[in-house]
Amino acid sequence: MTTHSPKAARIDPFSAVPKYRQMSDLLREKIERETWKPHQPIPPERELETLYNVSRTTVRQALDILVSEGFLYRKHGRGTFVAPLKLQHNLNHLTSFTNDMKIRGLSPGQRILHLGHVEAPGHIREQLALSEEVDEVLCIERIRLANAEPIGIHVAYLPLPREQSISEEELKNHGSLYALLESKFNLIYTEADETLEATTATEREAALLDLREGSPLLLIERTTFSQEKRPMEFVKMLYRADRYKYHVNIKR
Amino acid sequence: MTTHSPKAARIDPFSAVPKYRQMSDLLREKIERETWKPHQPIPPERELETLYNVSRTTVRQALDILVSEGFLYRKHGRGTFVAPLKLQHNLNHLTSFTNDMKIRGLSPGQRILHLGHVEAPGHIREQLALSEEVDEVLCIERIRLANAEPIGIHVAYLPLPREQSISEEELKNHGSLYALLESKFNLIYTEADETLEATTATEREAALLDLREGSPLLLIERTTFSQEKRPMEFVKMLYRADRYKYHVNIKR
DNA sequence: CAGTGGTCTAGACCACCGG
DNA sequence: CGGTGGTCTAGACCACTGT
Repeated sequence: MTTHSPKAARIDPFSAVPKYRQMSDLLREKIERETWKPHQPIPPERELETLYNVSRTTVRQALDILVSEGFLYRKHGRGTFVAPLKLQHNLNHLTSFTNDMKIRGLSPGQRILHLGHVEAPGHIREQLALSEEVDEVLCIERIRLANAEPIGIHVAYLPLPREQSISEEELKNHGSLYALLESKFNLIYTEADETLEATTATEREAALLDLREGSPLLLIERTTFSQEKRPMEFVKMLYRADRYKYHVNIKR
Repeated sequence: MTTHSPKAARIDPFSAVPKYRQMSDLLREKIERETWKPHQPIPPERELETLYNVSRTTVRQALDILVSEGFLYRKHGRGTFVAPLKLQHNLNHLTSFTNDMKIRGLSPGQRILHLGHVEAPGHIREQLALSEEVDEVLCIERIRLANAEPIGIHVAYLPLPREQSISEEELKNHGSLYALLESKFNLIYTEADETLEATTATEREAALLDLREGSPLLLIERTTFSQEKRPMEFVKMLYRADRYKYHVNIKR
């Protein structure tokens, strides 16, 4: 026997992982294992303070995370309660196609149709906020595959000069364009604006996606932003309606 | 002359509005008026502490808000910087159709096709997490109008018993269903899961939306959650692709 | 009223970055 | 190295809820 604290005193004060993160992980586990049941109040903050041997600030930091993730909800003057578990949790982060497919349990793939610099069309210049001098952008057109079957067409435009380009080899080896941009140029995405609409397949699109002309397609246009909130990519994505649905969680 | 502090000391310590909220509002204004220019570093936290006469905790609380809203970005060891302004800011909250249309500068309207209790189909029972005993739900089918022209069809299912129902009159007078639910039942929405896909119009849908059969439609299925994270509504929304686009901002 | 979450203070030390 | 944001403490008082 070392200690005999009532239940939990498992926070390592010397760990590189911050205490509030350790604590939110521990509490999330209790919720996911249903040690704490839905709509049940969790111990008050001042009790968690002594249970985990941290300050109230740290307790609140940990709880804030779980509230924003939807695991807990608070009622002022009443307490903090366990939110009922949802089946599909947290399919809500910006991610690459490669990762998106893995989450869905599908095997991602691609066929590169085009890779090279092109003159930027007007509306793309706008989305990428290009300055006057720049007139060429890198364009990458790919068929996207899920379990080796075509699921969509991606056309991406990147504001990279000719000197800083990407080869087909590099793209094939990385799979995810975002992973390549991070390792090669230290370009890290943090956010994106997306516009979604329904459309129907043109003859060419139908041929590429193995569909009949006029079949429904989901069109997504995404502008991706780097850490400094600068546009780093504009992509036009066309998905087969029968093979791709888009999920999003929105808060008030 | 009353005081002669360098610039800003305009936080009212007696206000009912918390200091961190007052402070984030003041700073947001500086960014929107471009008093602080994009990518420029803002004063360090310890300086803001004395400038606004608050503690560092409060400074950080204010900055956290602006970071999450996308007005600022931080670089560890470097500083906190102004994010470039985006034209289309914050169209990202869960809201009613009525409010959605207003934001888009259109005049919302509706034609009620059906309002009454029905036996709940299986997949809707699931989405609403109905218990065994409940077998009827309130169903509301409406044509949605923008500037008096049909833009979509909404079919909503609400887990309300027959005794707690809604009349056509009430719905017409409130316009927004959510506003009515809040005022009548104290049901407040906080979150929703949405699934989007492309489809084509059936004969009936085409007739209702004044389209040709086979025209592209954006199909959105939404499950709305109350404060306690209980499902309070399931809606199937079908929008004319030529009149409705969906915008979303996602973070990593 | 007692108990809960919400706000706030004045400090401290750590981790990271650039010169 | 000095300056920045990141984490953390031990308090305090306020606002809201139920009994």
